[in-house]
Amino acid sequence: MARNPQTVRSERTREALRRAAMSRFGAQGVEATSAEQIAEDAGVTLRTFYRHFPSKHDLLFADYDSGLQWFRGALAARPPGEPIVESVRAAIFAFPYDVEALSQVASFRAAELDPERIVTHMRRVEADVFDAVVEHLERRLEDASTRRLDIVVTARCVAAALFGTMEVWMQREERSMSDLAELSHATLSSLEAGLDESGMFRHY
Amino acid sequence: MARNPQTVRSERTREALRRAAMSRFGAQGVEATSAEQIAEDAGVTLRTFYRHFPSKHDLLFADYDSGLQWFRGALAARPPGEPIVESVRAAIFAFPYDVEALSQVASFRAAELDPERIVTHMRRVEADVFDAVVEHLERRLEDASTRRLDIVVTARCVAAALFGTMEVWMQREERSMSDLAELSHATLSSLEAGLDESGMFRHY
DNA sequence: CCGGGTTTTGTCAAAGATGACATAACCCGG
DNA sequence: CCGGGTTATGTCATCTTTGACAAAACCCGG
Repeated sequence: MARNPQTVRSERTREALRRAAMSRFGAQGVEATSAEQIAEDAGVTLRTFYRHFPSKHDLLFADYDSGLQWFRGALAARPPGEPIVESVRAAIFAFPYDVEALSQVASFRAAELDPERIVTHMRRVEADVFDAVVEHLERRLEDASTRRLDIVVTARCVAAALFGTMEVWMQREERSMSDLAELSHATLSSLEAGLDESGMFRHY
Repeated sequence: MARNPQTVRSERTREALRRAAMSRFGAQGVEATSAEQIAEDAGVTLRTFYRHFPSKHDLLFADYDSGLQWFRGALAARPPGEPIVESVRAAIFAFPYDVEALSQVASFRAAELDPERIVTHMRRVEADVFDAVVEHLERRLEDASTRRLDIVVTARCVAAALFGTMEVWMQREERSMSDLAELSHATLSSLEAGLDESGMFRHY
């Protein structure tokens, strides 16, 4: 009845697929690479490819997901009783952005992916972020069950502030990390003031 | 150089496809109906089907899109100078919810669609909503270009409040429209108070 | 080392979705 | 009513995804 050993073998083929994909993507481009080629390079069947990745394009978003894990961890590490906006701010600012910036998949995304695919995924990430915040608040608050609405709306507003800021920053000509940090800081401060005064969301 | 006459013919096949699809969906279920069957019933090729609908499942979300159009119109009809939250509240509360509730596609969605598909689409709708609010604010405000960040974050928070409320409401056992209205009203009021005091978003 | 239960892959078949190019249907001024 | 430009479809070929079921690889107690 052994559960979820995630037998090394699986992780190996997974990695093989990743490597094969990146190699092909770099050599001939994403769209010009077929899922079958990737599978063959990795020495497995096409069907196995789809067992490891829901779609060919998902190979280009794995880093977002790991970033999300990171965020959850950073949030959980914040001291109890800290205002939620402050926790989020701290978690976000400690994030190792450089990793993302240097990521090879990032360039593939920007270069070839249909923009719609990217924004769709961004929306999913944003949803995951506010889900993480919701979980965090539910874990921290005593009366969480009776304040579900407050919690959900607050979490969504936090994510809205972060991703809205990012959206605006992305549309700029010049995009420096320090600018993004500054904008985020300002937006979060405004949000904090708003939450304090809204009545509904006080006392976090 | 006639542009986009949307020649009646196109609208006819589109309608034929819609009818054929609904008929099949009702008779044998959504997943058990192939795109080819729909196309044949409508007397067109499979390829033509995909020219009218990006995917088979998109047939089940057309009503959301029309609701969005309605929202845009309702927003645009609000008097100039009205605070944004008030405009949104009025637009939302004037919405003819019954139409949606009685929609045939709504039952198909609930009955057969993979939940993930639904939430993904919900996210898109939410994004469209705050895009609508952004456009509205940009049209109404004099200094819109210099306040892009305020506008985007505000719009996202508005959408966050509405959809967050809906999320919580959906998870309830008993779901009455009057409850939803009451919750939405309360949430929007809190948001309004928050926006007023946030400093960044004052004076809308 | 064996045998059974679990996990991972392979096989087969079919549906979903798209790009490229050819045709047919339509629309309009002349 | 004609001819050319535009729009909507049809054809063909290929790729992407997924369900169902079989075979192989692995893991563990005995």
